[in-house]
Amino acid sequence: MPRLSDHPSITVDVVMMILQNNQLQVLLIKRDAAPFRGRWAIPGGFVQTAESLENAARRELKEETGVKDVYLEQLYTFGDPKRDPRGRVISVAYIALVSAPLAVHAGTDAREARWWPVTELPPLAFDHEQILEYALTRLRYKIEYSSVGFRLLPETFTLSELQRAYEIILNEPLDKRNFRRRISEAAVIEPLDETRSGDGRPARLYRFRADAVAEVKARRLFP
Amino acid sequence: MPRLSDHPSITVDVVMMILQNNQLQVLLIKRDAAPFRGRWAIPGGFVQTAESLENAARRELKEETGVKDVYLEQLYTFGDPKRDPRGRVISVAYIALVSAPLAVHAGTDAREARWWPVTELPPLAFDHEQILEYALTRLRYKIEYSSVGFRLLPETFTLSELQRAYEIILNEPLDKRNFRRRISEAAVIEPLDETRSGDGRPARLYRFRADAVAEVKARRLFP
DNA sequence: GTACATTGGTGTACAGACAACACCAACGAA
DNA sequence: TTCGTTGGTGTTGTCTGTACACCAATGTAC
Repeated sequence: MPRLSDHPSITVDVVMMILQNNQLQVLLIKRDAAPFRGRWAIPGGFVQTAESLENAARRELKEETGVKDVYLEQLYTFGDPKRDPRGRVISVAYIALVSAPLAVHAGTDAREARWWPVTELPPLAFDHEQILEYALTRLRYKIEYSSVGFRLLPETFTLSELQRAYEIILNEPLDKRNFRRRISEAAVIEPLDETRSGDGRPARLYRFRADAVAEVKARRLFP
Repeated sequence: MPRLSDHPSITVDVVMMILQNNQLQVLLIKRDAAPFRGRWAIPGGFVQTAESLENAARRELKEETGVKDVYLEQLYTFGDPKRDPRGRVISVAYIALVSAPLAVHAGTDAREARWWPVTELPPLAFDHEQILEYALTRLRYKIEYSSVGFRLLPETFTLSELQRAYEIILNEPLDKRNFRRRISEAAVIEPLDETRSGDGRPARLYRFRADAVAEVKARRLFP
C-alpha cells in the first residue's frame, strides 16, 4: 500500500445528492487504487496549494461529473488519525445538491461512477459511511428551516414536484394544502406564466426566487 | 517573516467562551511572533501527527489555560489560500464553552492572555474576526434549540442564573415564568436539596442532568 | 422586632400557528 | 361524453407561545 508522508494531507470529499426515480440518491465512485480498491467511495481528492477548500470541491465535482453552478455547503471536517491507512489525511466534507437529470461521466482515471439510492448503499471505503450519514442528517434537518430543498429541483418546477421532493427527503407524506400555504407564506418561489401538461390538469410552473437567498429563519418551514 | 512549505499545514483554533461580569467573553492571546506580532488572536496551534482534531483542540486549551473537561464543538474549517501570509494554513475552528471562574495562565511562550467581552474586541490577527463572528452566530443560534447553554454555567446554579446566562447570550430579556416553564418541560435540569442565600429569598440550586445529553430537538427551547 | 428592600417562585387568558380535512377544475384518453 | 388523473383551493379545532402580577422568604436598617 502506498504510504503518505507523516505530514498531514488535506482532501475534500463531496457528498453529491440528487433526486431521481422518487429517491434521494448520492454519487459514489468505485476506487481503482489501494487502499479499499474496488470499494465504493464518496468522490474527493487532495486540495491543491492555491485553491480554496470550496474551489477544490468544485474542481472535484467538475472532474467527476462536468457539472458547474452547484449548491455547495461545508459539512464537517473529519480528522481521526486512523481514518486513512496510508497516513494522516484530514478530510473536509462538503454537501453538493444538484438537480436531475445529470449525466455523470466517470473520472479521467476511468473509475466507475454511479448514483446510489441512500436507502441501498454498498459498503463504503474509509469513514465514508459516517460522512454520508452525517450529510443525510444535515440535509433533513436543514430542509426544515431553510430553502435548500430547491437546489435539488430543476430551474422550473410544479408545486407537486416540490412537495414530492420534500416528501422524499423527509421520508414522510405532507398535506398538500398545508404545504402550499407554507411555501406561499415563505415567499421563496414565484409563479411563471407557463404551465406543464401531464396526465391530468396542467400544472403551473414556478421558480425559486433568486432574491430569496436569505434562509427562512424566523419560522421553520415544517415545525 | 517565516515561510512555511507549500504543503498545507493544519491548525486548530479555539474560540473559548465564558460568562463573566454579566458579559459573554472570549479568550484571546497576544501574538509575540510574526506575522501579526502584537496583535490579539484566538488561541490555536498546529495539529500533531498522531492526535485527532478534537484532541489537538483540547491540548491547545490545556496549554493555554490548564482547563480540562470543557465542552468542545467543531465550528467550521477555514481554508482561504491567503488567510495566513506564511503560506497555506488550513484552520479547523472549534468552540469551547467553559464556566467561570477560570484562571488562565499565559502559555509557555509567555504570551499575554486575557478575556475580552465580545462587545469590545480589539483588532484580530489573520481572519480571526470572521471566525469569532461565526462562532457567536452559531452559539446564539444553537442555544435556542439545544441545551449547550448549561456548559457556560458552574455545576450547580439557580434558575435566575440560568436565565441570566441565556439573556446575555441572546442579548434580550426573557420572561421569567415562560423561561421556567420551558426549562422545566425540556427536563434538562434537576433540583438539588441545597439552596443558596443571597440578597433576598434563598434560591434552589439545580444541576444539568447528565442523562439529558440528547439535544432538545423536537421543540426549540426559545422559538 | 418591625418595616422594608430584594430576590425567588408561581398560573391564567388571549392570540397566533399548526394540523386535519373534501371538493371542484382542467386536461387527455378511451 | 365519460372517465381517469393530477391541479388547485378554505375552514375549523387544537395546541403552542406570549403577555402579564402577585405572594414568599430571607437579610438589613431602623
